[in-house]
Amino acid sequence: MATRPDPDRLALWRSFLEAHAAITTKLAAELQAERQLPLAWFDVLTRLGEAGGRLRMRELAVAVSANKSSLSRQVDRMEAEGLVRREDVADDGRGQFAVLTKAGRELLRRSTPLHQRGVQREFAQHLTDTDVAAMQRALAKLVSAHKD
Amino acid sequence: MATRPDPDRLALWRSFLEAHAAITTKLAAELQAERQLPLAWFDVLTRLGEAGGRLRMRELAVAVSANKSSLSRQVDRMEAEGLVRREDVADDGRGQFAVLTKAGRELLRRSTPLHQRGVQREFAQHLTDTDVAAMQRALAKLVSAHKD
DNA sequence: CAAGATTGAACGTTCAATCTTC
DNA sequence: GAAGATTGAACGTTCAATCTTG
Repeated sequence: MATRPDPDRLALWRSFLEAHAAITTKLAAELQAERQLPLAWFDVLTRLGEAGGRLRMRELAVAVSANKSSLSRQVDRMEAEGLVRREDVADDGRGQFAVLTKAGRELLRRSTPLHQRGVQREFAQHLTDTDVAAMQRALAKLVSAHKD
Repeated sequence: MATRPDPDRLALWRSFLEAHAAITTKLAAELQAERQLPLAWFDVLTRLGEAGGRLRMRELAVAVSANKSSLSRQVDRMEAEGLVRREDVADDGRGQFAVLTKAGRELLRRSTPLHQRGVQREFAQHLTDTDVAAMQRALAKLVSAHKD
C-alpha cells in the first residue's frame, strides 16, 4: 500500500475541492438572493423536514456536519426568526429537540424546488448516467470509510 | 432537459457533500495537530510554492477559493508569523504580491508529505484506478462548467 | 470611473469551560 | 464521571465603504 497518493489521485482531490467550492458558492448565493436563506439554514430545515419535524440537537449537528456550539447558535438565530423552536425531550432531561415551526415548514416548502433546480443546473445536468453510477460507487466507499 | 435532478443525482450530491466534510475535517485536524498549521494556511503556502514563491493577492484569492478580504486578513496573520511577506508590484502601483519567506518555504516543505499521506489515507487509497478515471472525467466536466 | 487591495463593523465559528442530568 | 447542550471570549469571515492607482 502506497503511503502517498500518485499524481492522478492528488489532482483528483484538487478537482474535488474545486468543484465543491464552485458549486456550493453558487447554490448558497441563489438561496440567499431568492429566499434570503443561508444555505446552512436551508440544510437544517431540510434535515428536520426529513426527520418528520424534529431532531435532537446532537443528531442535527451530525446531520448537517456542524460543530455543536455553532449549531446551537444557529438554532438560536433561526428560533429568533420563528423558523424552529426548541422542546424538551420527555425521557431525557438533558436533551433538547429542534422542531420545525409552521413558518419553517413553509419556507422549506418554498425553497426546496429552487434549491433542487440549482443542484440540477450546477451539478446533476453535467453528469451522464454512467458518471452518476461511477461516482456513487466511489463516494459510497469514501463515505463508508469515514463512518468509523 | 430536466429542471430538477432525479433521486439518484440528488443522493449523489449529498454523498459528495458528506465525503467532502468528513475528509476535509480530518485533513485539517491532522495539519493543526502535527504542524500547528490551519489547512487554509497550508493551502496558501502550497499555491505560492507552485507559483514559484509569489502571487498577486487577487490571483491567490482565486487559487484558494477565498473571499478577497478574508485572504487579505489571512495574509496579515501569516505575515505576522513570518511565513509570507507582501511586496509591491513593480509595474502596477495598485498591486501587491504575497511572497513566501524562507520560514514559509520550510514549513511547506515539512508539511507537504504529512498532508499527502493524509490525502492518501482519507481519500486516494479508497479508490481503484477505474474510480479515479471515472471521477476525473466527471469532475472535469463540473469544473469546466464553472470556469465561465 | 474601474480594478486591486485593505479596513470597520457586524456577524458567524470555535475552543474550553460550565451547567444539568444520567 | 460521562453525555447533552449552552455560553464567554477569542478568533475568523463577510459586506460595504474606502483608498489608491490605472
